[in-house]
Amino acid sequence: MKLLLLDGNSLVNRAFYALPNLTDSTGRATGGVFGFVSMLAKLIQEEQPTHIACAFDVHAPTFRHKQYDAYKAGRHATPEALIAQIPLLKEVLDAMKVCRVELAGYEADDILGTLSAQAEMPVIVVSGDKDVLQLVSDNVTVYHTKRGITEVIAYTPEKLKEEGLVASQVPELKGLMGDSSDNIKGVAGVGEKTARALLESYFDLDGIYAHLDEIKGKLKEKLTLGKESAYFSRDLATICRSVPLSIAVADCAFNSQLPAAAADVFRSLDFKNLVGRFTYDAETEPEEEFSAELVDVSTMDELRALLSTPREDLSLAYVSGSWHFAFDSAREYRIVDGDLLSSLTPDEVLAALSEAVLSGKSKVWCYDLKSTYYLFREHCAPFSAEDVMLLCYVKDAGNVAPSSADLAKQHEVNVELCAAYQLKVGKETLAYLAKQGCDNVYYDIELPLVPVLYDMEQVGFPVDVARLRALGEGYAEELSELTRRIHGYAGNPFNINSPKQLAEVLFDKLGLPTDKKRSTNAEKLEKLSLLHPIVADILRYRQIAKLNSTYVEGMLPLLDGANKLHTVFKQAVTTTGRLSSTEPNLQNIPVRTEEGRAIRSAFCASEGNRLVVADYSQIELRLMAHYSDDEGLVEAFRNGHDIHTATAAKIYGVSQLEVSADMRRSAKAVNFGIIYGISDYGLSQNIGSTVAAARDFIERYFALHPKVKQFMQDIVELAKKQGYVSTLSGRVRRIPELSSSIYSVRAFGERAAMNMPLQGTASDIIKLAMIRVWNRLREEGLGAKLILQVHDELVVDTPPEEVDKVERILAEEMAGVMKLSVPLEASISSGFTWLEAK
DNA sequence: GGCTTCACG
DNA sequence: ACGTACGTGAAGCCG
Repeated sequence: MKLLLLDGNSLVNRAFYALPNLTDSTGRATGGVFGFVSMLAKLIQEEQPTHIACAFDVHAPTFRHKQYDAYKAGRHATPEALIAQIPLLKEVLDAMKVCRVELAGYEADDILGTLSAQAEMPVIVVSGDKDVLQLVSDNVTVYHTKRGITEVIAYTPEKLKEEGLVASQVPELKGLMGDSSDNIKGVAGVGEKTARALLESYFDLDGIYAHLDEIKGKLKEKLTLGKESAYFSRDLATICRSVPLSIAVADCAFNSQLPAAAADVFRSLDFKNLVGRFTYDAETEPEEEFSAELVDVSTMDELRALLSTPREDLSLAYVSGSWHFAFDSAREYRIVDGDLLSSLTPDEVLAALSEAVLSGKSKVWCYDLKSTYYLFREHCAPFSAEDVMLLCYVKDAGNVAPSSADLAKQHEVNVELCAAYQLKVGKETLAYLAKQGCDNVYYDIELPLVPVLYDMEQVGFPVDVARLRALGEGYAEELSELTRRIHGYAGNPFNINSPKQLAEVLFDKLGLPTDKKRSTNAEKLEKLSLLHPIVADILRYRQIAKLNSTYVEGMLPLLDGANKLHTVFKQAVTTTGRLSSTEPNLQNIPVRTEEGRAIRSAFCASEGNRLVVADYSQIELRLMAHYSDDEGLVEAFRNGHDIHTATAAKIYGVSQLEVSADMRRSAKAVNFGIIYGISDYGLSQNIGSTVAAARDFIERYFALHPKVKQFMQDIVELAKKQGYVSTLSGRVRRIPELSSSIYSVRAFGERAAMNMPLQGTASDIIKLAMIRVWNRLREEGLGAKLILQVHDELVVDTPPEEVDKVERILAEEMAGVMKLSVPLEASISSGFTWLEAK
């Protein structure tokens, strides 16, 4: 027999601060509950209690002394994300059939004190609060949670003795030293050291005040003055051990076989790992594991027979050299590659599979359809299929596995069953999206984009290799000269590419000023450039080294036989809906500096062609105008004004003609800030002003654009209410950070909430435009090929005679994608190289 | 593999 | 008093 007593409020509080960012898939904060239940799982396993009770505070100030209000006021406000977890925890405890005890007017401590006094069996009290140490006795051990929550220190009378106390002295100690976190005053001027010394000599308050004449000087004065407070504080810290409870220890009996419903509650909170740490009533399954029959296919006849039978669904996956397929989630077929017993050759398998896929008899399911096109490359052209990766991405952009094998691993499903599993997940997710009303993002945007991206990747971006090599040779020469000079200044050779070695040279050897972080980034180096000639050379070295390593040396090995680069567009990576580009990244080719732009002269149209480049002008600010309906912003766009100049004119109260370059630059920074979810600090960093000046600037902007301010407040409020934000086409991004108790994390969530509708809608728009442009180019039988997207820009490799037509198509389709309250405009240009066409 | 730096929208 | 602009990928260093 053993009784486990838990202080619900104290423990959930500890757990919450140990895991402040944990949420379930709906964005609900769950760290407090998770920490609590993991700790409980450990205790149940290690201590095997026969009885458990968990006590909660129910404050009722009228029951207490009138100073209670003051006492309560001194506590820190409890974060909402924590408060919301208390009812959640109670739900979990009920599901586990753990006895909950609460009584108005009494704290959890008092309830634990009463039950531990009544118990006629060994008792363990668990709390994060040191007050309960007064309950320690031969029968009662107190577990005090250490950092985190699952680790505890066990206090027995002996352990307490080591700390120089007996249990009854715990409230006496508090009476003397007070407790600022509980707003208990104690005796003014008496701290822990003095208090312990006094208790050592006189045992308790009565003893101290009976021998006050033995105490001299200042301390005697303090004790005399603080006598009333000392006794009051002691009483406040003394746990009541005779609460009139309606239940007895016997009512707290605990069955370690949990009801099966508890597992469902754990799953509903995404506590997957906790499910397996308990045992459940025999009649129900502990965990609904995914399982399916696995069948190896080893002859072509077998394979053909399977594939020729009419089926509704055909789920396909390729895992480490083997093809897997399934017609339903109960059975998985595997074609083992390189199996000596198998007579199958990869080409025959691909031919059979591609025939089945192209027949159109079954709905085909893939995970990453574009990659599947590559697997079939020579065997079949892009085909229609569902893409489970994209379904997952539309459901939750933050949580997408890179492959069906990873999808299976993530859910602790045998990788050999991934085709059957991806079919199950695909069907469920599609149903979920339909129910949520965002299946259009999948059907109208992401899925039709797949063949477009595949085609763009395959066509590739032509490169003038001679030009690129020539640039590289120039860089190499300049780098060796810069290296020679920099080493000369330093007095010895060192690795300039090593920030650590560079910091040693700059700050130790040459004694240049720096701060604790010793950062050597360009922004910091700029500030040092007047102090030593080495700095300018380092800045130049960095710039040229970057151009050379990333854009010359990095690109050359990726060129194909026709001197083209084939990027890979990642469609399920970003949280906002943007694409990303890898191997190589063609979305960050230099443009901002003169030197960098030179790289663009090596990115050219194919032989005889022109590059036609179209980019959306100020698409995100236009979306802000649309979302907020702010008159000033809407008017500026409708009248075709330069938005940064218009903003500057307003903020500075001058006409647009009087706006200087500096004024425009500041206004531009503010406009960017608006898109990013502005902060005074961020703006000050960007324009190099004080935080106060930036704040002033923002205030002036908001005074002129009150509806923009309103929109930003509204979107954050809505996001907090829903746990997510969405774009105009319904794409969703969950932002669990919004319910974080940590200011900086929450503030980040708020900025992300302000940015996502703008950046996300802009990416929806250009994706729709890509689909339309790509289709138009085909329908009109043009030789022009879409080859690149850079977030708000499209690049088309175009035969010279088609340039006019392609320009018209781009302008029409890009502007016509969506009807907003302001026009969507794309500016178009063309040239032989990407540099000329900008 | 994490960190720093720097290229883009 | 907090510690920040939003979204990415690649190269290089270092433990």
